[in-house]
Amino acid sequence: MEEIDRRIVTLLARDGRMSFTDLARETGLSVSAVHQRVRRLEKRGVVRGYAAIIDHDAVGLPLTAFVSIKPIDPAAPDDAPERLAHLSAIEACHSVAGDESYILKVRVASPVALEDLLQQIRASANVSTRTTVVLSTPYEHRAPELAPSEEAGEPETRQDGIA
Amino acid sequence: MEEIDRRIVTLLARDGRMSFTDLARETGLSVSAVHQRVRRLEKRGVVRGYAAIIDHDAVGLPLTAFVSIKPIDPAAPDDAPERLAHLSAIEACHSVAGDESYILKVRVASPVALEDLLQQIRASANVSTRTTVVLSTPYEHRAPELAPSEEAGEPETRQDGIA
DNA sequence: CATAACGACCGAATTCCATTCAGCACCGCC
DNA sequence: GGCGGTGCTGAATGGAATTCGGTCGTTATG
Repeated sequence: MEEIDRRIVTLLARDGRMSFTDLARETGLSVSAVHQRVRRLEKRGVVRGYAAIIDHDAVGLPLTAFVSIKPIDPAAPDDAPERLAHLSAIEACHSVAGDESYILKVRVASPVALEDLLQQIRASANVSTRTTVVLSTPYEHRAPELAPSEEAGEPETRQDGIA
Repeated sequence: MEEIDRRIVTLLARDGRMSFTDLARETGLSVSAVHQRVRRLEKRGVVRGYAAIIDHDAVGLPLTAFVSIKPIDPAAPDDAPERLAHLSAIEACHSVAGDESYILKVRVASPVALEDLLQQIRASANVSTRTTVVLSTPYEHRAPELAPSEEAGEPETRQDGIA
């Protein structure tokens, strides 16, 4: 992926509704060329979709928390993500290195709802939980800055010293 | 906020590029009515924006981590979010309850880049860090299910009995 | 009760944008 | 040089976004 595609991705990450006309202006390409590139980025899965960013306070889910989970029976098969997928209060599930096995990001309406959710998590996945409540969120969903790289996942620095 | 608005928000959270025509069909309203509602939701800040969801592996940022930070000098003014805002590798910053004061979500290109970022974080905010590396992400960015409620942050159950 | 004011809706008109298509230029390859 | 592939442009078309005028129902007010 090269420069222009990276630029397109950055712009769309910042404004997912930017028109092809504007993207064309920003990239210096024609409308049909950017259109083609965006479609390709979508097809390749570089752009996985588009979403509205919503204010969770405003929609009745003012309480955010991170829930770290650890299997109670370490020998049992680890299928926690699937077991928890039906809980729509769980916004994200990350498998992590460290003492615990997953970190979940959850959004609920109230402390009581959180308590209830934790019970469901424990029951559904047979895990113990450790919860960190979010007090406020200074920022979130910031778009990354895509620095020069070539294909997928390149080192951004490369020390070579001599040529 | 009532039923139809909640429905609109849910739909847009799932597909930020859904057309007004489709939203109209889904909600049973006319195109101009949904248009009006969406504009109002945007103006009120319920919908804070739109973003493309990108595959970080594909854009050269395959390494995600959670960095918990704790001030080295507890007496110093706590302005870590502003001090860290310039680091574009930081996607989100949450103030949290518990032992540590903030949890950052970061995306970098490589372990070396993570090491470098951690140093910048410590230097910029005068904090100690504890890092949890993400191994994989079963899911992320799931749209919440907006259950009945009226204004912002209502109890999710209400018993009334008679009409 | 009349009526004014407001809010939400609809349908039509207009403008703008997404999408497609036919060409053209630039490779790399045989 | 001919050929196929890739990426671009500009024009054409269809569909969507946005605006506007008008209707209806509700509420406040005299």
